[in-house]
Amino acid sequence: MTEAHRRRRNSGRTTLADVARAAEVSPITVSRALRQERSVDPALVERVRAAAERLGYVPDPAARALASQRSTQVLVLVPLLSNALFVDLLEAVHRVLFPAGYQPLIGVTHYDTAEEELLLRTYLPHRPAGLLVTGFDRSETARQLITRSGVPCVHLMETSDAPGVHCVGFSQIDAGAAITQHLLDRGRRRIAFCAAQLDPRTLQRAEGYRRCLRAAGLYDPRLELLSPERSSIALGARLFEEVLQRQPEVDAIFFCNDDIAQGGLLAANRLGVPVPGRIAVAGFNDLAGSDQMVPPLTTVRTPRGEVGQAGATMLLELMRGGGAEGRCVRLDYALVVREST
Amino acid sequence: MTEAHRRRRNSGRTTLADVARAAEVSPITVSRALRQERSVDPALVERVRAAAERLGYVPDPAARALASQRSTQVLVLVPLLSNALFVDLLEAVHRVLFPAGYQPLIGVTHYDTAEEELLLRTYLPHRPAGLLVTGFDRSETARQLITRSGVPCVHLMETSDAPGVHCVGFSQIDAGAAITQHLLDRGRRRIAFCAAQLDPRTLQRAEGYRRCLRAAGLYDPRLELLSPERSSIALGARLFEEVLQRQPEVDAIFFCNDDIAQGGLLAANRLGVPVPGRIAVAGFNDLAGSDQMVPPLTTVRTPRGEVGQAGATMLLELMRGGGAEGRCVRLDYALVVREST
DNA sequence: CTGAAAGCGCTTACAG
DNA sequence: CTGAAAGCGCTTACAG
Repeated sequence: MTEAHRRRRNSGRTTLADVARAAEVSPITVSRALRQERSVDPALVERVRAAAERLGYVPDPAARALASQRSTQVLVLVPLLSNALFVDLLEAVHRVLFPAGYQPLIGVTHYDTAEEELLLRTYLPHRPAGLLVTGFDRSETARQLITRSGVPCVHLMETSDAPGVHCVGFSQIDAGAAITQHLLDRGRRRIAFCAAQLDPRTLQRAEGYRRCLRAAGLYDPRLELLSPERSSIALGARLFEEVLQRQPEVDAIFFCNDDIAQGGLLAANRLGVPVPGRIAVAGFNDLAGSDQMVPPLTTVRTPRGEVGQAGATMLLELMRGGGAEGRCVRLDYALVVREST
Repeated sequence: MTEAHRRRRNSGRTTLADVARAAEVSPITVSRALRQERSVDPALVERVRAAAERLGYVPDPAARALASQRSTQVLVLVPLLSNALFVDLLEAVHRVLFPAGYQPLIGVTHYDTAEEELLLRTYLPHRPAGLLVTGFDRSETARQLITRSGVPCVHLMETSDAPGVHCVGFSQIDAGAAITQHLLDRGRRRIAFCAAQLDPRTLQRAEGYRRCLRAAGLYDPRLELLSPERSSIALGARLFEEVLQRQPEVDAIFFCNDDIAQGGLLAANRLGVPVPGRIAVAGFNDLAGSDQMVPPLTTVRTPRGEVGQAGATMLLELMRGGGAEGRCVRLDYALVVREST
């Protein structure tokens, strides 16, 4: 007895065994009852629940993860937290996953494939129950880490036809083409494209811009201003000035994101350039504040909340063992026409 | 033998035992060597490391957490991700914690004490190695959950003199008074205060505003416009119009946060109200875009990055068993005077 | 400095 | 439907 006591570590925590003793059943029955495994007598379930409640029992996630080889955390990888787009996405994901008993674990890649790889290396050993990643652009190693881990994975924000792939997104190309077409419809002919960051989705929007202008016979590569710098309001202001200086005959600008578009609009205010009189300005994503600009910014409302919600819901299904075939959901975006075009 | 095999679960993972076999030492020696516990022969450490490397061994965090009663995750609770302030804070925290072997686990409370409580209830059983929380305003239950968990905790963004408390922040009251004083120094006499959210830190800034104006004999409660709504550019625009309408003789506005200040500035642009000619506008936090407004916004640069860095560093020390006495670090803010005042 | 034993708190795999 | 045994992969607590 003394021996036994001396060996004991005892964390002080109320355990499954405590509940079992209180409910007068075996530990495994408590385990099953609490996990809602049917095949437990309803009466026993009730007894177990009451005992657990009374003792304030909370399962130990570490023990659970070790025994079952799976935690209840879901790794969510996004490029940036400073882009409101991804904050909206994360909020939606949380609203679906958390009440379902899963905890989102946010990882920020900073648009850096090496960082993404490091995050995967760090978190995959934690045996997350699921994985939510942004887009398809990653290192081959990262791809393999994901595949070999066997963790269910849903890709967000882009779509793909590749077999076995799960994704929820929308066509960045079509959306980019749509806003460009809107500018054409407004009678604009010298339409510039200003972009920052140059991540895959930005480049897809560029592709939409090009296709649309080529179809109209109005594509001119000199009207593209692509900066690898991080997107920001300040950068938008600089790009606006640069375009006007280099291409004085430009009559519209499609900014790849609302933050640089807002910067462009503010630069126009500062320089006294009439918008849309002298030049039309359009953005992308419909971020906070775009409706308050002077003039209010025309943009594309992207369904990031819906992407997060549908993506998390799809993952939920996968984690529960369903839909192994691969499936891609394509959502709709919407043109938001305001006074800047 | 058959018996033994039938019982085996075998996750396929390379384990400590595998490394021990390869290095021809006992598992416990591998454990100690890999955790850099000194008291292991350097030669053995080398052998173990080589074997671990060769086998691609990665420790299982769940097993580790179960055995040691402590994970390597650090729970970080912030009110909102849509306020750039907290994104900067989180980035700084990550930069300190991650390389030190800890993984930040972000929880968003939405300024809701009940949500914070739920997050603590959910994550504390995971036995985080440390806890980083925003401010001191929380439910008594939340406070007890934290204390009873025994998890080291550092409070961010505010300061306190309470004994045993660890915190890193700055004086919101002083900062609020400083920007108000700046407006007085500019010759303004009818200075309004516009606020949203009304969280504790916002109210502390209000307190600074009041103290400063009372000292000057210029305090007038009718010049305070406090909205419980979430802070946003659109709300700022509305507050701006409302103040001008209700108090036509106002000659300056101190907005409690840059986003509503930006909204106020945009409203001034739209309405053709000269800033600072007719009215001066000041913000708080120096968020992205404030320097691009027309005119550029005068504001207070708050040291959130430094708060995150110093807070995480302090927590690191606590997690390693140091500094149990309680300690508060007070950081500096800086007035950023631009053309709006 | 090194190791054999026990334990952390669950779930899986077998049996009945 | 229920349970006794074993195991998940580590670290703690003792010994030497």
